[in-house]
Amino acid sequence: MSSPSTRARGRPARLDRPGTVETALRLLDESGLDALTMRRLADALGVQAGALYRHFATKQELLTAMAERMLAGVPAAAGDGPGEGAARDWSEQLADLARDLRTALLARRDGARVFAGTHSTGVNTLGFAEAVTGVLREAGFGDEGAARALMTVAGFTVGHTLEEQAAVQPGNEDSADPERLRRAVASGSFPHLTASLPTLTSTDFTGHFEFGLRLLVQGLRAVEQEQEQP
Amino acid sequence: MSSPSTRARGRPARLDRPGTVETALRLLDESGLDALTMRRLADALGVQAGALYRHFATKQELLTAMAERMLAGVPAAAGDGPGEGAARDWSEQLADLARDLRTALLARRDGARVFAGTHSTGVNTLGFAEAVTGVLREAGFGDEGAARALMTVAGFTVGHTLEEQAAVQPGNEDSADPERLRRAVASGSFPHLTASLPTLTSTDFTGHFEFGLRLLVQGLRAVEQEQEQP
DNA sequence: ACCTGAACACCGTTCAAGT
DNA sequence: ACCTGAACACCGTTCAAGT
Repeated sequence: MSSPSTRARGRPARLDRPGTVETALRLLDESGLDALTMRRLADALGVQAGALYRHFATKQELLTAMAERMLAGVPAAAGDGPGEGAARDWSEQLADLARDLRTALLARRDGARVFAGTHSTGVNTLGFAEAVTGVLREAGFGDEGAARALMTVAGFTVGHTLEEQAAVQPGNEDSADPERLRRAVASGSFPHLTASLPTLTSTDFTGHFEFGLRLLVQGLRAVEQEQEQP
Repeated sequence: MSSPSTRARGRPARLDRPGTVETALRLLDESGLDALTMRRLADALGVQAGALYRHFATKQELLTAMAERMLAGVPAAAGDGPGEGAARDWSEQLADLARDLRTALLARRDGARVFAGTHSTGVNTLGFAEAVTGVLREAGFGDEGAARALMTVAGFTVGHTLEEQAAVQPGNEDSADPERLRRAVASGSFPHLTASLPTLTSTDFTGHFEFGLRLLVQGLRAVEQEQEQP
């Protein structure tokens, strides 16, 4: 019973999952998602590309682990309780959770694209979902309403951040390009779009996000009574 | 002045943009986005891959043209007026526009993924945006509120349909996989998620979509007075 | 047990040359 | 003017062989 640890006697492994994910996230920040290839990651780790497949079955599995890692600390920040004052309103807690998710995705280059392309079932991701449904169920929403509200809020937040990062990054093959939009709107007959164009091309993404968030929270307030459990 | 048309005397071109986009959309339906390569598309058109670059500068430009084509008819369907009865409420018109967008994206395999990865400024896409902002501005919303509501509704609809198509397609490398989610939730301590799990793993996507849409519409109704122009 | 070396079956894109 | 042929510089993934 000399506790032979999880690694048998022999050369220590040069690769492990946490270290590989950390290096992958660093490469993501440096060069973006399109430049994150298994070969380049292997290079950065001083290893051959094939060696990565001993730790991740596919590139998709690596991306899922990266998405999960990006959410570290998000659920904890929201569960920090009411502090010294009174317990916060459910709508403020919900809005803060959405803000924390957006912040976590914005913290890494192409963070929303990585997250949107995966479906992590790790503790960070499930912890976030647990926190959101918890706030809503404890506020009186039913199981179904809480689940659907989670999906709506998460979908909105990821969708918004996807657009935000696409617009902000200058070299992202896509590029929202406000100039092209302006020319296209001017070249056709779109009176309503013309009037709203300054807002549509504005870079006040926090303002846009808060507007959508308020819509969702106010919408939830409006259906609160129907959702309440007697 | 014998109107020499846009094509000079010579062999007729074998490729043109509309035909190429149509074939690309057929391939998309048959094999999905991951299998839609420039080489396979060229094969289907009986041409070498390099020939495609005389009509589309990049694959991204082709995908943008495909996204634009997918929205054909969507703005027209919404602008069909009140018919014989009274004019419909702005909220019903807005909800119908969002439903039409979802339907158009669902009509093609990976439609939401194609649409989310592009930023078309063609008449179909701008026509849809014009219809949404038009409904809102004529209902009394300001230019800024109408623009932000458009972004929120479009972002929600695309985000929802992205998840819906990822869950529905069985061979899509990603796969939402309800079984894996069930196991992960059961293996940790997530009481609220456990309660909401039946809804989270349900395939009533229309129900989920209508819930989110109602939230947004009710939210807009709640902020209607602040947004109204005096 | 873990990694190397090398291959397999592809990609998007470019460009001289043909017609 | 439009397309072919062929190349360039890559991909993700697999797997026998080494240590």
